[in-house]
Amino acid sequence: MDAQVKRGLLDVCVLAAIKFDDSYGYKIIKDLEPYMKISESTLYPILRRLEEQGQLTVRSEEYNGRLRKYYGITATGRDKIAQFASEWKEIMSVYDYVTREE
Amino acid sequence: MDAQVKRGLLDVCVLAAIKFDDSYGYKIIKDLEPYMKISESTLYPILRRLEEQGQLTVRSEEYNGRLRKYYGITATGRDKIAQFASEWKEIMSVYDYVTREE
DNA sequence: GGATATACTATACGACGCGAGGTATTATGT
DNA sequence: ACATAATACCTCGCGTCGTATAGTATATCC
Repeated sequence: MDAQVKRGLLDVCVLAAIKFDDSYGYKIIKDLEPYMKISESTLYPILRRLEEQGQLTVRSEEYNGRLRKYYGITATGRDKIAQFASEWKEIMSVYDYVTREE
Repeated sequence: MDAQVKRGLLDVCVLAAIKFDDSYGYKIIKDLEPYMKISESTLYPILRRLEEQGQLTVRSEEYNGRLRKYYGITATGRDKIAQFASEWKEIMSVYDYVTREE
């Protein structure tokens, strides 16, 4: 996928990955793989930013002797998803414009 | 529209604005307005970049005593549009993933 | 004659993706 | 037993790019 387009979808994809169940970095990367390849150095800064913005919450939990950070979506995060969905009409109209045949 | 999403659509919108007829900066901004508001300070650097990348060509022409730069799409530019169109399925699958109901 | 539209340019800032590199434990294969 | 891969997190630095701000200059409208 085009790098710039991808950029526009990254945040909302991460939110979508935790919208039903809390999840953690490594799992998010694997879950998103079919839709969008995202590297660790891309994801972790995004998670931190989304937390700062109040779109998700973090809790640390030990799993099998290893530390895991579980991320859960907040109401603000859900709003972002809803906002993205409501913007879709605009995005579609751009698509139609770009692919139009005179 | 979300700033990041917009970012992903900017290049291809500009190409789309000149895909049938050559155009110039000011007109491109007005033509794109219904789909996407783009400022001068955003557009002109994009035009220069797209030229460097061989996606469009420029010629200067005098119009009414004022200099105008007309931009025309190249085969490479058309390829970019085609590429965007062919990526659309992936983008749609992201949309479906983000808006899915369990 | 003053405001608005037209038309292009340069500078500087900040946001952000991501490659490269680091640490550490557990599971798997031979 | 030992190497390799998988799991799980983190940081630093680079380059790209949108955009606010400001500047230049002519034409048109009231």
